[in-house]
Amino acid sequence: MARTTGSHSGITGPRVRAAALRLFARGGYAAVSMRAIAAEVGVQAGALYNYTPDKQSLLFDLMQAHMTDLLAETPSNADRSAVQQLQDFVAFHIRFHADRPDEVFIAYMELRNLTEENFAVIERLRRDYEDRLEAILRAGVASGDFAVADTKIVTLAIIAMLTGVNTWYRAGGRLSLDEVVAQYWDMVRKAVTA
Amino acid sequence: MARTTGSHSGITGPRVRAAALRLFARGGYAAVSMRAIAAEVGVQAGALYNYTPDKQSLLFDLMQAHMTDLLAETPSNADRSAVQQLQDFVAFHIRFHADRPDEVFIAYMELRNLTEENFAVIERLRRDYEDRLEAILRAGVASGDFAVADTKIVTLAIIAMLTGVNTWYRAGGRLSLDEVVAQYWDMVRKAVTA
DNA sequence: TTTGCTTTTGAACGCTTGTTCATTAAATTG
DNA sequence: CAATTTAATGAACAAGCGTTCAAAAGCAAA
Repeated sequence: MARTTGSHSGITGPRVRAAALRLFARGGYAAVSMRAIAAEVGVQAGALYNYTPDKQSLLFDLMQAHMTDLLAETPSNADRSAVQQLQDFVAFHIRFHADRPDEVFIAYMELRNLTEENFAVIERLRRDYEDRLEAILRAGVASGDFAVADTKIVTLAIIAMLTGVNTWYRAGGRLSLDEVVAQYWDMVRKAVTA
Repeated sequence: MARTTGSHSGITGPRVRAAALRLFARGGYAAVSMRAIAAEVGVQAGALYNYTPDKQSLLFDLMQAHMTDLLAETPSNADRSAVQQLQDFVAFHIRFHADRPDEVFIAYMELRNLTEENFAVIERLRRDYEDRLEAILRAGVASGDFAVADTKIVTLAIIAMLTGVNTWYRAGGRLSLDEVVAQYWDMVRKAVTA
């Protein structure tokens, strides 16, 4: 056998990325073999190299796409008050991450499996995202709405807290996403307001 | 050559665990070979098996020791008020974790590389730790000092926030550990008080 | 100094790894 | 229908994996 019936680049390509995403999230980059990814797609290992130059690129592309999406969808409405912008940010972060548990898991766990150059790219995107939140906090401090001693620390603390939702939240669980968002917003609001 | 001069079980054993800890934290369990650990110790791979039955036990023992230490050192002074107990907990968590970055990293990143049975043991210890914090929050709610809608969520949110310190804190950096503790306690206190 | 114990070596085991490539067959184009 | 392009196979590569074990050698006790 060689080429199989129904095979098509436009179909197999996305399936390769989806399989890699799923398996990397479950087993970890280093523990997942190219043959395991190929088996998930229903193809031999050699065929993967029609869609990625190597395993490292597969990981990097997944992470970069995730971070780019994150930044593209981050709300930024300068007309709203700092408090409102912070509320928007909290709601967005929780919802965006809850929708993409595998991508989030990989983005946080597989950083050390990136090459130096690839790591630098992802790290930069991550900092860009943090800067969005810090800008909101700075604005709130300037307007007197927020009372925080160090905006950088509070930025990191809030993001860590919000991202932590992904370790336990499951759709259809005890709490709806609306309730989760409401409770976290309550904590964040109280933690930063004067 | 066979046995080398100066070789001694009481010395090599701890060095094996230290090397495994260091390398697992830097490269990840799956990406670190037994030969790499042996090289770090300055020994051949076969010699490691005098100190661990297999690679999996090496990982599990490190994680179990860490979690056991964590639970043993967690402050629990029922005489103090809920607010004081929470403050003690926040300070303890940040300091304990800041002292052991490698152990913490492994405990959070390598859970999926544990066998099913080993995972269950570690998971139980982790829940025991969370329960310590939740008990404090419950006491504070009962006494009227705290106003939180869901103690479980707040427990997880606080722990995620505090553990996040390890992603950026470095001894000798811009902020002293005292300052870090003070700022996080400020956030936690405001987030939970009525 | 000899004896027995402990520790390490170094080779070997079977298996898996990421990646390449000539070959083959399906899909597409003219 | 024929020619060409695209996509997949399956075998092969060298390298590395965790683990075992007989042999060798330093160490401690007598």
